[in-house]
Formats: sequence, C-alpha cells, structure tokens
Amino acid sequence: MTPTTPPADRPLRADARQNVEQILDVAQQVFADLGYQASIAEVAKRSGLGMGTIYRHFPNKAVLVERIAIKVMGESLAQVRRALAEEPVTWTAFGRVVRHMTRLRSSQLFPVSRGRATDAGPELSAVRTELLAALDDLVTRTQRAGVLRDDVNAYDIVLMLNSIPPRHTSDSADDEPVSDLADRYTGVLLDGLRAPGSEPLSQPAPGRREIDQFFRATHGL
Amino acid sequence: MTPTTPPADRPLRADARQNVEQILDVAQQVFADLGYQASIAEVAKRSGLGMGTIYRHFPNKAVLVERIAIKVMGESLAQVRRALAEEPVTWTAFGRVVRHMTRLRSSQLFPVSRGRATDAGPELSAVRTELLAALDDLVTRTQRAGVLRDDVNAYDIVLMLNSIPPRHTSDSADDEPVSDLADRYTGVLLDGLRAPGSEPLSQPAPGRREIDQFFRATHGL
Amino acid sequence: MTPTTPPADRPLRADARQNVEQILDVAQQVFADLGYQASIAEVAKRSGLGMGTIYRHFPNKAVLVERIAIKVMGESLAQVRRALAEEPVTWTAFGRVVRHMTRLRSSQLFPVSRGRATDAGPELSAVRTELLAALDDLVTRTQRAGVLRDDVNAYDIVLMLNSIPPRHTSDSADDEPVSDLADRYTGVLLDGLRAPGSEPLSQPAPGRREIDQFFRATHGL
Amino acid sequence: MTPTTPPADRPLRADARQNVEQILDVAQQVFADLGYQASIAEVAKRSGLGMGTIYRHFPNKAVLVERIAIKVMGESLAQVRRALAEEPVTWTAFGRVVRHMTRLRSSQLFPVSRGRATDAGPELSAVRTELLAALDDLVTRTQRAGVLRDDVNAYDIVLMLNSIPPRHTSDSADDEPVSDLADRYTGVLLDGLRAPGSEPLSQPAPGRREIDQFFRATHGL
DNA sequence: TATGAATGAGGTTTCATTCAT
DNA sequence: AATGAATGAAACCTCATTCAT
Repeated sequence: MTPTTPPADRPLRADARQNVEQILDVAQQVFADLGYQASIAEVAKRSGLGMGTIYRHFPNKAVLVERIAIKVMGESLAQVRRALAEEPVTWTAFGRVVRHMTRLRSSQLFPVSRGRATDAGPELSAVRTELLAALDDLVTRTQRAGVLRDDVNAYDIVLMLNSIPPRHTSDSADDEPVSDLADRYTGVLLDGLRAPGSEPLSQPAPGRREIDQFFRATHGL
Repeated sequence: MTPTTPPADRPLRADARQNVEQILDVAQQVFADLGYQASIAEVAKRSGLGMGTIYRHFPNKAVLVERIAIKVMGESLAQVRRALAEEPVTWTAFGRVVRHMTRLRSSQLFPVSRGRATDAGPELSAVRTELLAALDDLVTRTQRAGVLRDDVNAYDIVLMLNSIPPRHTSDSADDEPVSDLADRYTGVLLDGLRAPGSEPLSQPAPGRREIDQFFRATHGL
Repeated sequence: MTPTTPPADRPLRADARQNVEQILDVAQQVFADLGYQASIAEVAKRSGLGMGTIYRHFPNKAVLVERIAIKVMGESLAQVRRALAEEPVTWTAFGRVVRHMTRLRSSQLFPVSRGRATDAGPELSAVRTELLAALDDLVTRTQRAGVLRDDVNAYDIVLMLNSIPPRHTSDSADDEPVSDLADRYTGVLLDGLRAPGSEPLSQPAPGRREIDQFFRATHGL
Repeated sequence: MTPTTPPADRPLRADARQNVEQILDVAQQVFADLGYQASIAEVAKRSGLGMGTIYRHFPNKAVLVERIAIKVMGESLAQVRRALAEEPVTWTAFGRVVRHMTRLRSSQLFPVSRGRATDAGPELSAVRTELLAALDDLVTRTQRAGVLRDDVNAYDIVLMLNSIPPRHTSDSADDEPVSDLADRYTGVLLDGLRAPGSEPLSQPAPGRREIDQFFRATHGL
C-alpha cells in the first residue's frame, strides 16, 4: 500500500498538480538546453524541488520525456484544428500552423535520446496519430487550394519541421541572448513549400513507417 | 604524457594509420546511429578493436568527435572550393554544393554533445574559419548571379544545412532500410532559397557570433 | 555542478555528517594500509557504503586525500598549541609534541601519491602555514631553553617526522598484530635532537621551499 | 622454441647486457621520482627503449622492482662487509655504513608497492638474509666497542634507515635542484644512536618477523 | 508528501602485458 | 633482439533510481 506512483484516478492535491506542471516546464527547458543527457538532478535543482518529488510524479526519465512530448504534440494538435476550422485553407493559415509548430518545436525536445528507443505509450501514440491525421487533412486541403506544392505530404511536413534548428541557449549567463533563428528559417522553408515548386524532390515521399522509425530513432518514443 | 599517446611527429606504422582511419569512420557511423552518448566500447566493438587502441589514438571522447568534425568540414571545404572554381556560379553549382554538404551532414555528427561544450582546438577552428569564408564567397557570387535570394548569408546556409534531418538508421538489423530523406528536403530548401523569395525572413541574419554559439551549443566544439 | 555534490552552505543531515566522518576515518586507515593506490571501492567496502556516497561527499580521490591531510594537520596544530601554552618550553613538552605528531603521522598518510602532484587547496594551505608557524615558534623557544640542538629548524622537524616508518598493517587478518615501532624510533630521534648534538649536520637547513617541494612530491598536496 | 624469456644460462649479447643495466638504472630513478605507480612506458621512454625490450629482460613489473632491490641490497652488503673487516669497529666506521646505506636508500626504492605483496624470490631472500646477518654482526661489534647504544638491534637500524625521507625530485625541470636532505638527517639519527642514549625506547625491539612484515607491506618483496 | 542521501550499474580512462612487424 | 601498437582488466567517476528521514 505504498503509493509511490500516484493513483491514476484520484485528483492530485492542488500543490501537487502545480508541481507536476512546473516539473514539465522546467524539464522541457532543461532538455532544450542540455539535451537528453541532462541529469534529473539538474531538473530538480532548477525547479527547486527534490529529486524524490520528480520521481513521485514520473516513474522514470523516459516517462518524463514522454509527457513532454505529449504536451507539445497536444498543443500542436490544437493549433492544426484551429486552422482546419477555416475553409478554404489559405496559405496564411497553413503558414501560421507551420510557424506555430516550429516555435513549439524549437523548444527542442527532439532529437534527444537517439539509440535509447522505447515504444511509445498509448497516450503518446494516440496524440501522435491524431496529430498526423489532422496534418494530413490540412496538407490535402491546402494543396486542393492550389497553394502548397503537390509533391509533399503530411509526413514530409513533420520531418521538415523536426529539422528546424532549435533555439541555441547558452549556459554562460554573460552571453547576450541570441535571436531565435527558427522563425527565420521557417520563412525559407515555406517559400520552398509553395506551389508549384521547381526543384524536383528526389526519393519517394515518406509514409507512416518512415515517421515512426524517425521517432523511434530520435526520441525513442 | 606517457608514450601511450603516439608521438605527434614520427609517422605511424602502416597498420596503425589504417586503424586510425577506420576508427574515425566507424566512430562517425556510431555517433550517427546512437548520438554522442554512444559508448567508446561500442566504437571498439564495431571496429573490431580494443578500447585501448582507440584511446591510444584519441586521448578522449571529445577529441575523437573533434577529429570527425575536422574530417567532415574538410570534405565540405573541398566541395565548396570546387564550385568556386567556376565563374559565374550557377544555380546548379550552388545546388550541388548544398546537396553535397547535406549528404555529408546527414552522417549526423551534429547535434551531438549539447551541454558538454569545450572550446574547439586550433585545427578545427582553422577549417571552420576557412569553410565559412569559402561559403561566404560562394553565397555572394551566387547572389551576384541573381539566382539566390538576397536576404540570406553564408551563416544562414550553414545553420539551415545543420537543420536537415539526418538519415535515421535503426539498430535492429531486421528493419528494412529507409530512404535517405535528407536529399528530398534539400530540394525544398533550395526552392526556398531561390531568388527572389517571397516569405519575408523575420529576425536579423545571423553573424559569426551566432554560428559560434550554435557550434558550442550543439557539438561542443 | 549538479547537486550530486552537496551544497557547501546548508548543513548536512545528521546521518550524512556521520558518514562523512566515517569515510574520512576509514579512508585514512585504508590509505595507511594500502597506500595511495588503494581503490575507492576498497574504502567503500570497508565503510559499508556505496562508492557513490563517497563521491557525493568528495568529488574525487585527490580531494579525499586532501581532507585527510587537513584533518591530520589540524590535530597536530592543536597539539603544538597546547605545548606552546607552557613557558618555558621543557624538553618533556617538546618530546610530547613530537611523539604525538609521530603517532598521528604513523597513520601513514604520507608519502602517498608521489608523482600525482596537484596544488593544495586554500584550506590545506592555511593549516599547513599555521602548523609550520606554530612549530617554528615551538622550536625556537625550545632552543632558547637550551635543550634542543641549535642547528635544526622547524622544517627539519617536519621532514624528520615524515620519515618515521608507519605502522605496517597487513591485510591478512591472520597475522598477529605487530608492535607500533613509530614510538620506539621517536625515542632515537629525540636523543638525536637533544642539545648540543655532536654529529655535524651536513647540508644547509631546509626552508619553506624545501618543505613545499617535499609535500608536492610526496602527497601531491 | 620462442625465447621470449632470455635463457638463464647462455650469456647475453654485449648490447643486451648493457640494456639490462640501463633499464635497471633508469627504472630505479623512475620509481624514485614517481613511486611504484610509475608506468613501464615511462621507463621505456626515459631509457629510449621499446617496452618490448624491457619485458624481454624482466617478465613483469614486480620482477623489475625485485631486481632493483637485489642490486641495492647487494651494494649495501658490500659496504657492511668492508666495515666488518676492521677490528674493533669504530663509531666512524659504523657511521660510514649508515650514511652509505642511507644514500642508497634515498634512491627511494621503498616504500613503493604497499598492498601488492608478493613473496620475495630466492635470490632476494638470500641477499636479504645475508645483509641482515652482516648488519647484526656489525651492530653487535659496535655495541661491544661501547659506542652504540645497547637497546637497539640490527632490525632497528634497518627500519630506521628505511625511514629517512628520500630525495624529493620534481618533474618540473625549472625547479632548482634541492639539497639531498637524507644525509642531513642521518646525522641526527646517528646522534640518537650513540651510547648510552637517554630517551627510553618504548616497545620491544623488533625481530626478524617485524622486518619481514615490513618488507612485505612496503615493497611487497 | 517532499526531501536529498545512498546505491550501483555503466561509461570513461589508464596501464601492465602481449604480440605482430 | 627490438619495437611500439593492441589488448583488456581494473580503476575512476557519473547519474538514474531507490529509500530512509
């Protein structure tokens, strides 16, 4: 009867819930700054909590990373759905989604834990599937509107988004802050995606299989 | 200090030199597959050598990674110089360089060792500076030819190249090989880079400072 | 850097403080028995703790040795100060100090880590300087009392004390215990130090420089 | 029929014999400078030979150390025998032996390999026994002459000699050479040994057992 | 429930020893 | 016979995870 893991059902005490949120936020930042090899101790230090508290809420590091991924994907999903509400999908709406996802992504959750692949849990699998479906919808409709080049698909978009370089934070506090270049390169990316596109795209377009493999390879989820 | 490390002057025995080459190649692949957190033991296993042999030639992991970086950058530099030999620089020549560098890069050396920044040694600093200078030349001349959008500079190119997702290899040998998507996305990137460009690029263009900070942050070199 | 190392400020939990004490004691004994090449694992085993615990409190082996040195020197300093409280300093008081220091010393911290010299940290430097000053006081006053030969100085005493052979413990527990000869030879040493002394002492008396070099050479502190 | 180990009987080629001598000399110096933990590679470097050559002549490190010990003890034995040739043994002759042995000893072979005890081979056992017997002779006859205090024996002398601090060499070549203090302290030691002695010597005098244990503990021989 | 000390498996690095050249 | 590159066991050290307070 040791509730080391929190009961999945009973709602958490208010302060406990706050802790969970804070840990997620801090951890996201820590992994962004230091990569997946950042220690849990670092997360504990920055959040002002004990390591035990973190482990109370997240049974291990992989789960913590998975929760971050779920959170980020959930936010992306919401954004895509907002764009899908419009009809027809304009280039502006499409661009808004891409820029938004890039900004989320530039929190650089990925790629973090190459070579430590674990299978994604059901919750992550679910958001991922939903997100991919929504994006597929968006891509198709944007193409139907004639503004997005026809030789790319939703999986391409995901993979390209994952390729935007993250904001590169530096630990030396005396370094001046650096402009977030992710947004800058999204501009180039969008221009490259505009219909009709002139460079021929080599290689066949990726499918679900490629995406899944990429996820397994890059953040083990 | 002790002769465990080879003397910098006397040429290595033939077989030893071969080993050095092989270690570099294998290590590049290993880091590409598993990320910076790959163990030296893994490099040893895959190259069929003892760990001691690796340490004889590379005093520590950071140096090994640095040597790989030097090698990769050297190859890129050669490629850029080849393009610079032509006059004027055509879009095709520029594209060839970008595709080549992408392919090299997709060996995914970067980003590997976030948060373990060390200063680059003199040799790496040298190639890096040369490479950046050559690229700057190339970018300027391609722009002068009117085919590359004017609002990007050499540093942009470098950072965008670094953003192409790497070939995602899987350790489970039973996985079917996956197409190298890097080349595919280079096409999109190139279309985005073509003059005149329609998406406005937010953020000021990066300078040497941003590049350096990126390198420190991503592969600690 | 990470909180794996304890914060210098907040006081340790009661049991942790006890562990620190115990580690110091056990390590002193281990190094006495096995020399500096004794492994941390041995210290862990004998103290019934995990290696990680030792590294939590002492970031590396050199620091552990340094803490032992600080402890031993602190105890010697206290002893010397006690003798200095008397006036005039009698031969008996001087002898008591020497015997005490010998006994401490016979815990054989030194010479331990020849060839691995590191500079002493500020705390060790401080005790060392204080100890040397106090000894200098003691020697001068004992000489003024006419009982200690005039051709030796405090540095001589230190170096000679360092020369008393340590208690030679054996790991095979079945060996019978052996008498502590350190005390025996201190007698001979004291007789040799008594005024006026008849053997001429070759070589100039050592100075601070010789002592420092000896410390660097013998225990790297 | 691989003569990895040299045949014990057939005389070595002239240059090979030279190598053996040189290795012994260099190794003695290296262990003096760096302690037992000095690497064989260091010996190889300083002697300008390959490591293989060293292993051709000395099957392992322990044997190398043992050969050095045999050499040093042999020289001591010769010196003692020279003193024994005189009758009666004067204080001067006794002092000459002690000073000589100290000087040899200050090459600091011992204590080197604490905690790595191996049994001494037959040759080392033999010299050691001879040396102890000769010293016993010397001590007895010096005492009979009334100049050496009566409460010490040959074993005491050995142990005290082993306690003289070694010449402390420093690797930083820019350090000025430091005077050899061993000789200086031998003076104090000799004064302490002179008859009749006033400090009472605590503890019973050591016997063969104590000496043997000391040797096992300090240089594993 | 929160804390941070303790644990120990696993990674990095060193070096005695072997062996192909 | 000599060389120095290769080996791998063992040391050092880190950090995910557990658990006593």
